[in-house]
Amino acid sequence: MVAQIPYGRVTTYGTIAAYLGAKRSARMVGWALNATRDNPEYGHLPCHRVVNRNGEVTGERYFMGDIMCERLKQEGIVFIDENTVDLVKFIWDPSRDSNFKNESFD
DNA sequence: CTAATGACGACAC
DNA sequence: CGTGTCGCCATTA
Repeated sequence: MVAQIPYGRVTTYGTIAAYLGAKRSARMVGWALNATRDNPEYGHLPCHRVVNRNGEVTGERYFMGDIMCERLKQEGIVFIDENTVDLVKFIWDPSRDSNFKNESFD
C-alpha cells in the first residue's frame, strides 16, 4: 500500500487503515511499517510519505533520523513546521486515485 | 490470562 | 488549537 503512494504526495496511517477497512487500526499500520524496518524486502518502501493525522513526521525521531524529512522536502512537500507537512495540500487519498482504485484489498 | 505499549485517531474541554 | 482520555489491535512481558 505504502509503495503505491505517488511521488510528491503523503498519506496518513488512518487513511491507509480506513481504506483497508480497518478504520480503528491506525496503530496497526504503524506497527506494520515498523515490521518493514528490518525487512530487506521492504527496504525501498517510501515510508517517509506516511505521516500521522496532524501531518507530523513522527517516524523521523523514531528510526530514520533526518532521512524522512529530507526526502519529503526533496519531493516538493511543503513543511508548515519543523516536522509537519502541509497535509491539506499533499494528502493522498487512495480512493480518489483512479489508478489505484481498482486494486483489490479484501 | 492480565497489563502495558506503540511510526495512531477521534472527541471532549 | 493544545492537552487529556479513551479506544483500537497485535505483540510482548
